[in-house]
Amino acid sequence: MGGTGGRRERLRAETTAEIRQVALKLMASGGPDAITLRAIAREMGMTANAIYGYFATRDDLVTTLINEVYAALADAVDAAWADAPATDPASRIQTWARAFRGWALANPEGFRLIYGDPVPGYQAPEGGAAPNAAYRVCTGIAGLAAAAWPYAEQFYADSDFQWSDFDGGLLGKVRPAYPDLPPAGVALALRIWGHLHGLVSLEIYGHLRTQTISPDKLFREELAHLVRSLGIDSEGYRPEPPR
Amino acid sequence: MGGTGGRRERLRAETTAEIRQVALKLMASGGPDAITLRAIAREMGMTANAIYGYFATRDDLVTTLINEVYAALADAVDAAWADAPATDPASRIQTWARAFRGWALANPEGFRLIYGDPVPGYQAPEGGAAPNAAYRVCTGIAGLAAAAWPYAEQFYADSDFQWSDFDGGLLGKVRPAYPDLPPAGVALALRIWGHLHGLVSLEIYGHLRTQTISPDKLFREELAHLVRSLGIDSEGYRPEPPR
DNA sequence: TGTACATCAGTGAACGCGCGTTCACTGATGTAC
DNA sequence: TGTACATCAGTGAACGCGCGTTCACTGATGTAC
Repeated sequence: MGGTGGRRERLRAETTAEIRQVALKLMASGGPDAITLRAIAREMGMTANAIYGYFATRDDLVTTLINEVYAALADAVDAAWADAPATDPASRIQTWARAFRGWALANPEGFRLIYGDPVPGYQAPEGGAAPNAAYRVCTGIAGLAAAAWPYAEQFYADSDFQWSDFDGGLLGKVRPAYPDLPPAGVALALRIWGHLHGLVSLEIYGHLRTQTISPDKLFREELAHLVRSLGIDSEGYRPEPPR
Repeated sequence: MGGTGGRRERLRAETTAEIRQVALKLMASGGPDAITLRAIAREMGMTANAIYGYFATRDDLVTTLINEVYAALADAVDAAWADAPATDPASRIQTWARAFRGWALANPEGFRLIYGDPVPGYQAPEGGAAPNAAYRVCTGIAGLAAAAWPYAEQFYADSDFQWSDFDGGLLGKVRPAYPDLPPAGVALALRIWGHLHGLVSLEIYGHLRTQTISPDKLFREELAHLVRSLGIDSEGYRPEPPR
């Protein structure tokens, strides 16, 4: 630690940040395929091999990017979760879902990076590229299901889900956070996720664009019907669950 | 037309078919990225440039493949449509949806080719790569919505969809086939599509695998709830729509 | 039936491209005495 | 304050790779008389 107070380390951190930032910009304009060491270096005015001073390999860089992007998504939906009143499950679901779609529309290439085809030749590290952010998003969705569960439970009388159906995945993580959510509630969480993911990914990949000019209206309608099908009034929510 | 009865043309057709077949095999084992002229030629024991005798360019070949794969999907769901009794909308929806998922699971790379990121550098022709098959699948989904509409209509009282929301897309194609389906019914069709696409694409891209070991059960549950939310009994259907 | 010509599928070599990665190096920045 | 040394970010050239595409060609297959 010299008199300049770790100047080298600061420069190093700045360059690392710039590499990540340039990579994200390239991805935003050219898709995940555009993330190449050479393109990043070209954009930064340096040589490609200089990047090896900051990332051991291209896949390392991509893993870092996925983490960063996924964390941004998690931040966005977590903020929406906090924004909606805890006592109003319909509002929670709709706010969260709109934040999810909003983030995806604002970061379509990020959405592709997380949920679509990986970058050609990319090999994710074991445990997944972004286990932390994935856990946060999963927990968020489980929270939506937990909020809706008191209302929706009545429709799940003949559901035959067991905890064993979720072995190894969400199970161990979600049970402590939402102890009152039964297996059928976890299934509900996955169903909600499917509804959101379906419309959003159709829209991101351009399949909705050829069908309707009002994807926003369609999404709002979907949410209204989703909430209704969970036994929650879409207008005013019911302050007390039935029975 | 010589004495051998167009032998050259037959050979030509056979080689063309073999190229397509080998390309599909490569895609099935290595993903859409694996479709390269050189890889196909290698597999066939010929040189890469020989393929130019059959396809003007790589994108031409990819377009042909997308058409073929999409047509196979359309065949699968059309067959399911014909298999279910026309008088039972719940069965129609569930049979169709299971065929959709079944085809996707049997042809995951095909699903990616149609609905996911395009092959790197691929430029689709204007009008889309497979307008015909896309139209058939769209019509199928519209048919599901039309079958459910008499039951579901009651939930769409305050829906504000207009025909103008669907300008340029499904609109012109679907109206003649299902004259009784209003704009809100088309919105329902897109919502149904979203439900199916969401769970199936999560599964195909491996995001469901880390959550549940019973995606099949989850999909069946989703269908049961979908059908219920449309006002159709999931056990026995109602032979007459309400009111 | 036999010969001269046209067709055309496929070859082999080459082009230019961008990629990830390695290697020996230079030269500025920081550190120790 | 000045000098000798260590650190280390970045360079420049090169590697081998696979890709789409072009070009002049060969040689077998079919056709016309």
